[in-house]
Amino acid sequence: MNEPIAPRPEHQWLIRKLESIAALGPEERRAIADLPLTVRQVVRDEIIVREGDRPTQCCLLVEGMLYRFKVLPTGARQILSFHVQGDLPDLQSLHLGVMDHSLGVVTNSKIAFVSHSAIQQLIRRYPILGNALWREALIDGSIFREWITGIGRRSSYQRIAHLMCELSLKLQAVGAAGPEGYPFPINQTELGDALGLSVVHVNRVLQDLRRDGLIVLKERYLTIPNLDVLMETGLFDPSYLHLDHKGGD
Amino acid sequence: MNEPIAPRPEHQWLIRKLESIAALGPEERRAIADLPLTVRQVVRDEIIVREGDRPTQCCLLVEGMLYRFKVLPTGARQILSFHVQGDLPDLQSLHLGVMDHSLGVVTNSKIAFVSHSAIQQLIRRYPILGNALWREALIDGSIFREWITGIGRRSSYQRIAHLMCELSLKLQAVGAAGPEGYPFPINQTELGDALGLSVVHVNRVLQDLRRDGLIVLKERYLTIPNLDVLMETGLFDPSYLHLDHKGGD
DNA sequence: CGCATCATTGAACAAAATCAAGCGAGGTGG
DNA sequence: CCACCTCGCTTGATTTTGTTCAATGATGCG
Repeated sequence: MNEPIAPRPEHQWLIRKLESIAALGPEERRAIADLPLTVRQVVRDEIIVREGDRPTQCCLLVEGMLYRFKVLPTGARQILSFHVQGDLPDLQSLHLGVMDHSLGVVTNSKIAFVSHSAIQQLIRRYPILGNALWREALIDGSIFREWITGIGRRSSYQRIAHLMCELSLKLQAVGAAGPEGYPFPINQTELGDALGLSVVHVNRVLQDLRRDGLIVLKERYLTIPNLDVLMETGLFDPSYLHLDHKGGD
Repeated sequence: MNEPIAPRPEHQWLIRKLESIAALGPEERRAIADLPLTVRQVVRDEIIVREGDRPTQCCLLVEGMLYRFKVLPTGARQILSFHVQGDLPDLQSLHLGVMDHSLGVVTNSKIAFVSHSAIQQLIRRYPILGNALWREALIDGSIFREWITGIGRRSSYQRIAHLMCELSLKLQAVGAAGPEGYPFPINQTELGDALGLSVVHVNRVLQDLRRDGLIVLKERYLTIPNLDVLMETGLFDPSYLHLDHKGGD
């Protein structure tokens, strides 16, 4: 706890993430940097945690993209969320022993595991971090609410625009992208399963978005000529991401 | 903390609720019973907390039914959840200062307010209760995931059946109803706004469910002739409610 | 009674799913 | 090196699901 050693990139993303939603002091940053992590590489379509599992550790995404999903008895898949650098996609396993959904890989990724006990200890010693993690879990819930609203009441055109805005803001929050665009590894089948649409329909709506000049999607990279316009199109209001902790949110 | 005085009904519901998701000792029950509550009556269509508000207290539902919702710029309303006795529908306000949605009243209800500071104190003194509340918030999130799945991938017929099963199980979990049915104050417009359907369509699907003998819905009371069959119909799997804490969930 | 809310119905229409097929880039094995 | 295969993307035709519009009942209440 003396001279500040630069944290490894794995820890750095977690620090950035928590700083995007709560105010941390040097002590807290230090504590995160000391967190024991086990880094692992995962590949596209791999399933990291399955519905029914009882994890003893949480997963921190360091690089790439993950998604959470459920599969209905009919075989239909519903994607529940996409995750980027700094996210803790199965933080809920800390208090919900049994997984009610699965965690999969969109694109080859680097992840790091933290044991539940290490997190519990962190929370006990640093209440500020405990609160930050509470907050993180609650924002997760807030995003789900927004998705319900999207699937329930937004048009397919708005839905796709909205998702693209969400990912842009999440990446910007941790400094992993600017407003002009970002790598977009999600394929059309996954987009459909996330937004409650068929692949065919996703394909057509994407063409409409391109035709209208709202997006350029080429070679797994999404360029957004004008984010404000895209946000308006998707009826996107960033409040639900609760990034504004300076205002005491 | 000596002779056990019977808690008032307001507290009793909260105790039952938390016992349905976590194991409490006599100390914890006592602590809840001592929680300072302000009881209030609210009427149908009243809005208790609005999007943008910064609550300093949480709401505990004692009797009746509440719902959470968002309104899009287009005017469309999306209902995000329904709440019954013992629920804390705005628990998230504890760590998310600004409300990202509103809280309304389905039917004349009795609610009780607990100040954030009282809850914070409770959490500090009784870590078991802190964990139980964490868990409660995470189950809230789990239910949202299930709703996403429903709106995204279930048919309208399945969706309505699923919602009816969910409410049945939630009521059964706190001992407020049996499997044979329960008061159902939700109107068809609200059902539509919750499930991403139009009123007209809800009406027709309800008729189908009745015709098929799956439900009897009359005079704001829902009778379920066979809950197992209804659950199968709605592709309902109760795991997502995480009621099974005996198994260490 | 008159009014409001909620439930219901019919008809026309729109959104999106489904079915079926083809296309193109990249990877693999012979 | 090329045939072949797979995966993801694209297109057209058709059908289904659900919406919209418009109107009519039913019920309860001051």
